[in-house]
Amino acid sequence: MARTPFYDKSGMRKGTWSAEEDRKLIAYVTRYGCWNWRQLPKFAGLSRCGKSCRLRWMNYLRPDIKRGNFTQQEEELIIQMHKNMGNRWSVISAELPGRTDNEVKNHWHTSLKKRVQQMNTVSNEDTIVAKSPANSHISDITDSLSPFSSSSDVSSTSENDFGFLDTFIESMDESFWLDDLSNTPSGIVQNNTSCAIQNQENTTNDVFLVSHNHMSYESFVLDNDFSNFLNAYTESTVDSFWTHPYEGDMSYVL
DNA sequence: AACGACGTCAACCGCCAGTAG
DNA sequence: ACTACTGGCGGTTGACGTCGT
Repeated sequence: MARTPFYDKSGMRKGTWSAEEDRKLIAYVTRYGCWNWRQLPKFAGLSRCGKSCRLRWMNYLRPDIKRGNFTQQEEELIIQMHKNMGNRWSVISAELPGRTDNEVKNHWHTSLKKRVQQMNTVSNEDTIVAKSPANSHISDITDSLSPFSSSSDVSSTSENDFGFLDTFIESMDESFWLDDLSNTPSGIVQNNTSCAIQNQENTTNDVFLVSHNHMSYESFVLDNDFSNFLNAYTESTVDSFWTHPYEGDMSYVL
C-alpha cells in the first residue's frame, strides 16, 4: 500500500516514511513544535520537503489521531454531512474527533459512496440519509464521539506500527524537555547570558532559536550572527531561546 | 498454487486563499 | 497593487493485501 521510497532530482526523499524518519519528525515536533513546515525538515535532519512532513504529521503521527474502524455513528454522520455539503472533507472531519480529512475521504470513496449508491438504488426514497437526524442534531452525534472511544476497533496492525512510539514516549523523561533550556536560561537576555552561551562547548555549528510569544521564531547561527542576536535581544524579554545542534552545511540552514 | 480483479489507504500533486513585505 | 511564500484542501495515484476463479 505504500509507495516505494526514492529521491527526486533535488535530493528530496519521497514515498513511504521509514520508522527512523517518523522518530525524527515526532521528536522534533514534540519538542519544538511546527514553527515553519518548510524549514522544519532541515532542523529535524530530514531529507523531506516541508509539505511531506506536514502531511505525515497531520495524517499519521499526531498523538490525537483516532485509529481503527469507523463506528456506525461516525459513518452516519459522514453520510449526512456529505449529503449536505458535498466533498468538504476538512469540514466533515472537523466534526469527527481524531479523524483526518484524508481518512474520511478514503473511507467515503472505498466504502460509504457505494453503500449510499446501493441504498439509493434500492429505494426511490432517500433511505438512511433522510432518516438520519437533521443538521441541528449533528452536534448530538459528535458529542458522543471521542478520539479514544472504547467503541473503536483498534487494529493490531496499528499497534505494531506504533510500538516504537510507545518506547520513544516512555524514554521521554524531564530532561528531554529541559536539557537544552537548562544550558541557556530563558527570559531576559542579559550579557551574562550571552557569555554563558558563548562559553558552551560545540556551539560553533549550533543554530540559536528565539521564540516570540510562542508564535514566531527567529534563528541565528552562533558563530556568524551572534553579535546581531545580542544587538536585537540584549535586555529584551523573549519567551524562550535555546541552541539547536545542527550537523551539516550551515549555508543550507540560512 | 497461480493469476487477475478489486479494495484499501498512505502519499503525492496542483491549486487556492491568506499574509507579509 | 503586486509578488512571493506558506499552509491547507481536494483529487488522484500507486503499491500492497485480499478474494475469487
